[in-house]
Amino acid sequence: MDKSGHDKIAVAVDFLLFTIEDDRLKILMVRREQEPFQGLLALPGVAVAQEETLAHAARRCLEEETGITEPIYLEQLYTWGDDCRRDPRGRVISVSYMALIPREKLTEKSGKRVTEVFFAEVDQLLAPESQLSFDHKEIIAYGRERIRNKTAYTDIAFHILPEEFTLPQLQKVYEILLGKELYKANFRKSIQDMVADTGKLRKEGAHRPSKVYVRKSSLKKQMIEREEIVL
Amino acid sequence: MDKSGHDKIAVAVDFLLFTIEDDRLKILMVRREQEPFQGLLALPGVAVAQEETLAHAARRCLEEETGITEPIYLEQLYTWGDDCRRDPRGRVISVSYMALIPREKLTEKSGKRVTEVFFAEVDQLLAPESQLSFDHKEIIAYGRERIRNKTAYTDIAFHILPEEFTLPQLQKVYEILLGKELYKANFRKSIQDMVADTGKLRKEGAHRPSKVYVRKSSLKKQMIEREEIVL
DNA sequence: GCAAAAGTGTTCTGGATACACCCATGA
DNA sequence: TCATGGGTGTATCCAGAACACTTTTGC
Repeated sequence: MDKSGHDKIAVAVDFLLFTIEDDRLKILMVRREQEPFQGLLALPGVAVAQEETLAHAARRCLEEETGITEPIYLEQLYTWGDDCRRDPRGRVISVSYMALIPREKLTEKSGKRVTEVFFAEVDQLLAPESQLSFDHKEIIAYGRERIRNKTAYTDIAFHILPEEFTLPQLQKVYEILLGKELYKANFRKSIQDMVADTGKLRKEGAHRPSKVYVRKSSLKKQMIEREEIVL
Repeated sequence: MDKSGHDKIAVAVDFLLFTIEDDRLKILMVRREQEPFQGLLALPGVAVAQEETLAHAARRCLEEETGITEPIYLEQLYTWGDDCRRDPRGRVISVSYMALIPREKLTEKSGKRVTEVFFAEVDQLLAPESQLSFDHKEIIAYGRERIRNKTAYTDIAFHILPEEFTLPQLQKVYEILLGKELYKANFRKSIQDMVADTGKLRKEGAHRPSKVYVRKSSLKKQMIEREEIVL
């Protein structure tokens, strides 16, 4: 203990960056280059610096790994510190943050990092036979659960799509996030207040073209969880 | 930074112990004896020790302040660390935990603590003119919001009542937690699957006695938030 | 014309809301 | 017998589920 009466503990931020690719829910992972868990997959993370807010640490982690600097939807998930042995090097508690981005936002990696970083399929990571570092499997499962819950109440699904999208696209996103199929007519009624027709059309194959929509900004759905848009 | 590559930061747990007394939502508060914020009200809290889980620190805080040792419903709320200046003595991040207990559980304070600790009315604490320590006002507001949300989805309201209760009592609890009045007939329908009639009656005044109920254990409502029952 | 997927209107239904009423007690 | 609060049934309304159908394209 120091004079302030506190033990000092290492604080880390783990980042869950979700996206959809090939109609699958994916999450950004890194391959660990050092012990412990060398060679295994892990969530990207950084140590929180002395003079840095938690959200800023999360933001910095995102930039280091992906080069993304623009504003992004960011939400604190949970703080994990129950297993004092999670990091053999010493006591670490980790605050997990979650974000959703459209796959296109991450093209060429302009991150400073040399480490291997890529999107991995969430279902595969959560399979019983997969082995991840630390308690990251549990954290990912918790993040996916949060997404499922919030997709039903809020508009988080839109964060995973580009500005313009079609309703079949939007429905697919909802289905992937919720993990179940939806009825087209009912789905459209449920989201009709959240979208605005742009008048454009988009041709996709040997069938009727779909209308192109944008998200209406006038949503007042109240969030259950605290959330932050880091600018 | 030490050799593990982490800055060390002081980690604290703040405890939000809610109860209902005199038909008001109250929360356990302490009066600070030292700077900063000497003399002002604050949430009870402890520093997290090196070899201690977060939930254990919360549990220890509860015991030190109230003497309560039995299992209790405990839920992690949020981790606050955005304002690096919240504690002038240095960087502190605080993990907040929330619990609900029946007022009767806390009779004579058998806690080790000499400090003044008591239940304060939440509405008063949140009033614009009230001044609290650190960012505790925001934390309390967040905790109350969480209670409001979870009361609608889950069975947390029951944690605030003793084993046996009447339906008018239960309804009052819901009304206080939700912050609005409910229609008797509809309320009863909404909770009928969660309670079981004991056959007992309870006389309360110059009117028909009310039936005494207990909570049915067979609830399978899924929780949205992570929660823990600490044993 | 036909397959394929986009797009839309109508019915059904279960849960929440609103309303109306009866019951048991003390004074 | 009356005031008070406990207790219960029925009608109404609305959102979501289910169903049925039309439209537009490429081949």
